[in-house]
Amino acid sequence: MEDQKQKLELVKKPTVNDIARVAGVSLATVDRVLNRRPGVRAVTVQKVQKAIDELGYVRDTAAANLARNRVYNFLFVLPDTDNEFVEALSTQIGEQSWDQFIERTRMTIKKVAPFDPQDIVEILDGVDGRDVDGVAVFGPETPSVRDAVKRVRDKGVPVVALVSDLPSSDRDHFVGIDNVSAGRTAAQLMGRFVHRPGKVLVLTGSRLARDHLERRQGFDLVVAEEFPHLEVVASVEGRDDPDLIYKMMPEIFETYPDLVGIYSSAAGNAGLVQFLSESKISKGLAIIAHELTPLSREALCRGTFDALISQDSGHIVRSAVRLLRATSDKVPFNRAQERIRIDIYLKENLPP
Amino acid sequence: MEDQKQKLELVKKPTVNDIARVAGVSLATVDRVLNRRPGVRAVTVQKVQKAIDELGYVRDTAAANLARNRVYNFLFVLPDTDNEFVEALSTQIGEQSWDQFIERTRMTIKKVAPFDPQDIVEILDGVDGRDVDGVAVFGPETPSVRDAVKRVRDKGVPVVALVSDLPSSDRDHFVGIDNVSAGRTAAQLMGRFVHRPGKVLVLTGSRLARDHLERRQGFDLVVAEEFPHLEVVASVEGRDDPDLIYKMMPEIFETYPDLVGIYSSAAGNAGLVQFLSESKISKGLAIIAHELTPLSREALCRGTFDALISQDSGHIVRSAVRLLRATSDKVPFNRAQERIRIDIYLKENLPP
DNA sequence: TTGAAAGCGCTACCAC
DNA sequence: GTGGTAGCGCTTTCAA
Repeated sequence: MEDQKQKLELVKKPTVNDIARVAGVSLATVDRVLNRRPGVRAVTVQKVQKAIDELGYVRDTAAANLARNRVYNFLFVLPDTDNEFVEALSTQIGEQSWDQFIERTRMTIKKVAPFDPQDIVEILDGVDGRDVDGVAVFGPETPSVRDAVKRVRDKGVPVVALVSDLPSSDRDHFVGIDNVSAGRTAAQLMGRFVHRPGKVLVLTGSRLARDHLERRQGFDLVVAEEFPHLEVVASVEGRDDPDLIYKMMPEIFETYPDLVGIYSSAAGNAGLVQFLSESKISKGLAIIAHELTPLSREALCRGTFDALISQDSGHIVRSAVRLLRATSDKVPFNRAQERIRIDIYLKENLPP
Repeated sequence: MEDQKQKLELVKKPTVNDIARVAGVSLATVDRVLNRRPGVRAVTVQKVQKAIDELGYVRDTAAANLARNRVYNFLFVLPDTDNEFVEALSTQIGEQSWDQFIERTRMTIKKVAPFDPQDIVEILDGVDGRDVDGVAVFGPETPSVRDAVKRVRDKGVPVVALVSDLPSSDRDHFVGIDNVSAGRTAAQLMGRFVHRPGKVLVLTGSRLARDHLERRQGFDLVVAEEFPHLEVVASVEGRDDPDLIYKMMPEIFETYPDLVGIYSSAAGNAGLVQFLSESKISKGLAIIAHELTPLSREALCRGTFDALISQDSGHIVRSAVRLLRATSDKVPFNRAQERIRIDIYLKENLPP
């Protein structure tokens, strides 16, 4: 930090030429040391390294990429569902592909059967380190997926986990929100929005999905801690399937006539919205769902949903790309910029 | 869009050499046309332009910047207050300066007397187009400021308005949130959080600050529309001054004994927090304030504040820089990425 | 009005 | 092991 400050005063940054001059070697040798290539005597490496440190050299990535004509090829592995959030991710990848193309990076999407670890494993094992420079995976944290991710990384290909973390796999980075906190946030809103005592339902997706589990966990914690007037009943697993959810709703309301709130912590909101718009049950029921999508936005504006917990899909994609590039180039990245926020949306603060 | 899609299939992007070859001219001429420099016959321009269009050429900014050894010098004009949000902006500028330095951009801060248009005008009029490539201004929208901004732009120097918009000045961009929506958001939260009927106070900063006015406006609108149990009383102007605010509070509570909520729409929260922690009045009082800072964060965690409306200072600085660079280079930018969100923070979704 | 050539910071290939 | 040199895409003298 001190060194950096100092450097800012400098008129010019040192270049490879400066290093060569100071170390008394050729450009080629400097380059070899810089890129940790073999074929340089230890003493020479020392000399060069000394010059690098003294000068406070920082590689000009743009120039390097230009010289080597570098192109980054990144693979996005996404579940093949018509879930609106996954679609938003795909759309973002599509929309950003031109901007990224200009910045020397190509993005490819591969869709895999949802909730099917085997399919992901196959894709992952098919990754060729020669034509893929990084992989972003959105999938369940099963032992087989975990091992497949490890295998990809062993090939030297960086991997980031998207939306749902895969910590046990040693992925290079996680790009998404802290889902326990997201659940806690939903609970706080629920507790504040609902005045009368009653039961609250958590609609979840799959037991395999780490993100869903974490949300439920955070939700329960805060309701228990802060809102004694609410009681969270057993989760209902909707498998992110609108039809299934739609069909399950009547029975749920029969079982819990005193329902005062629903936390839809996964996808498949279309089923919920449809049911609510048909039956007039929703009166006085607080509903908090996840992800800003055209459907949920509409529901929020109509007052069917009361709040949305969301994560910015555009930011997620940009962040995944930046992290993959930084990892691939072994350069540092800006933590604060890569942090995905837990967005809260009310109808008042929707983006235009 | 169609063209771009097509381009993505291509193996390589066309370069200046391709244009030169296709147009049958030299590199130098291509460059002259590309950069709209004089000294090229109209017919030649046509030829080159045709080749550019045909090939779908897009300039490689990195290579261009390398060749011309471009450095961007940006000036940030900020009010000289100890207001925590302004400090956050300064801190961000400091923290990002190394990253930006690496990317060929230097940031300078100039502090001006707060709420004093004349001081800003002087700084702005002192801007020399030869050593400043862009200006980011956080200031009041007065006629003199507006005219000074116009003068800067007339010199060919891009200007972005920071946090508080200066639409009448024709600034190139506004980097900040929609403050009417921010006020609406605060009102929605207030209405949902407060159950019993009563009065709500809006603590504002200055009548000159466009952002404060807009927030108040949005707040009033939503309370009137949706929450008949609340009554917004006349604004109190705290001039972003903690001491002043602290001193005013007792009288306010005397005047409105049935206060149920406070919307602190400007700065100076320290005074409010101090008063509340000393008197035990705050019980059952909903308080919504602006900007996530160490102080407000602490107040939120302790339960003194109930929610925060915020804008990400890191994002604001990065966005200002990107917009200034894009404007300066006359290249397009990504709207979605530059949109500053209206963040809502509860104690549950605070960043680590 | 136009073009040839050098050079930005870095990499890579081919000699020695 | 090491160095010379061409070249990435673009800009910028300097001559013609």
